[in-house]
Amino acid sequence: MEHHMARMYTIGEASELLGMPASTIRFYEKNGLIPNMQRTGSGIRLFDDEDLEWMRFVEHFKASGMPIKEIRTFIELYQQGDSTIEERRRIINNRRDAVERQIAELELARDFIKYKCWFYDVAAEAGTCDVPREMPPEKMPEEMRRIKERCGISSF
Amino acid sequence: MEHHMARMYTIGEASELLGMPASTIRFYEKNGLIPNMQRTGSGIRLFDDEDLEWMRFVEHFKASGMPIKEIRTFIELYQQGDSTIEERRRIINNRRDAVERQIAELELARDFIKYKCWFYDVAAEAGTCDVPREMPPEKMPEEMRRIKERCGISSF
DNA sequence: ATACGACTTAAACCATGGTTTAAGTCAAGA
DNA sequence: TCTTGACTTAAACCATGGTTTAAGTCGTAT
Repeated sequence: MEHHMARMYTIGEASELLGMPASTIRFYEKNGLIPNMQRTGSGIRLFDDEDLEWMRFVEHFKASGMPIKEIRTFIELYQQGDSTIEERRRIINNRRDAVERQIAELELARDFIKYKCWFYDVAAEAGTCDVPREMPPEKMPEEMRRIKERCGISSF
Repeated sequence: MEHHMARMYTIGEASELLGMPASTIRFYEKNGLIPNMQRTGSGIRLFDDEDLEWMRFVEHFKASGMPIKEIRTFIELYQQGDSTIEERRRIINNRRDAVERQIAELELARDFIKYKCWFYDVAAEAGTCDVPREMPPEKMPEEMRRIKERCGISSF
């Protein structure tokens, strides 16, 4: 059975593996997003596989729109152990709600944009915006009628 | 038949009607998001209903994550008339793709967060994170197993 | 007449999330 | 030994999207 030596990585290697500039990694560490970072005697950061896993984990939080301060708070609570479970749970539940609001808002915006896509497809075909602009609802595709109604799209 | 006088609004009234600080409205105008703004002789902005409609329209673009510069570009093209239809169509199609990527990314993040919600529900119940952390996949809810697999969630 | 509140401007300020720069240290190879 | 490249730091810089401030102008009500 092969024994994987616990390799350590410099910031350049970590940057490569994570697909993220080294400056960003330094910025994250400075802001408390990478706890317990090891260093060589001369001060060079050493990342192990666990650090890389940790950073991928942080990336998930970032993808959810969580601000850096809140991620740091969460990490600090995590380091304090099981006594902070309830507080971490609140943070995560709030984040879930925030993400769901964001998604709902983006879905509305997507519909608006889809209407505009249709509008410009028709306009490009006709050579003028007057054609889609003045099209009576009953000649529009069902979906566009629905969106126009819901988003209160005016004549622009 | 009642004849609606074409009322004009001050920035304070527009702010109230749009639910947006007056400073933001000034900022938008300065950045070319509100074309052809009327003024009184003494320089006070006058908004008509069409301006308000226009601003609601701009809000839809903003909700889609479109940067202010790109909205301004779009508006400038709009003002040039039908000769810019193709260019506007490209902008809108790019925006649709961008919004769809954003939604997909957020949906992934939402799944990660949902997993964490479940994790902390179990941890809170048990009083320790060890319970969800060491739970074998076959004891997890089907959805959580799937998410953990897909998001490559480690032991944190 | 004058005080008040709402408006005007340019410019400074702020928060977020990084990126870039300048100056220096270190280890390894020629 | 000397050069080279990768690393270090603090601090400055940048972009985005506004908000706040300071100083001043209007129109109206008392």
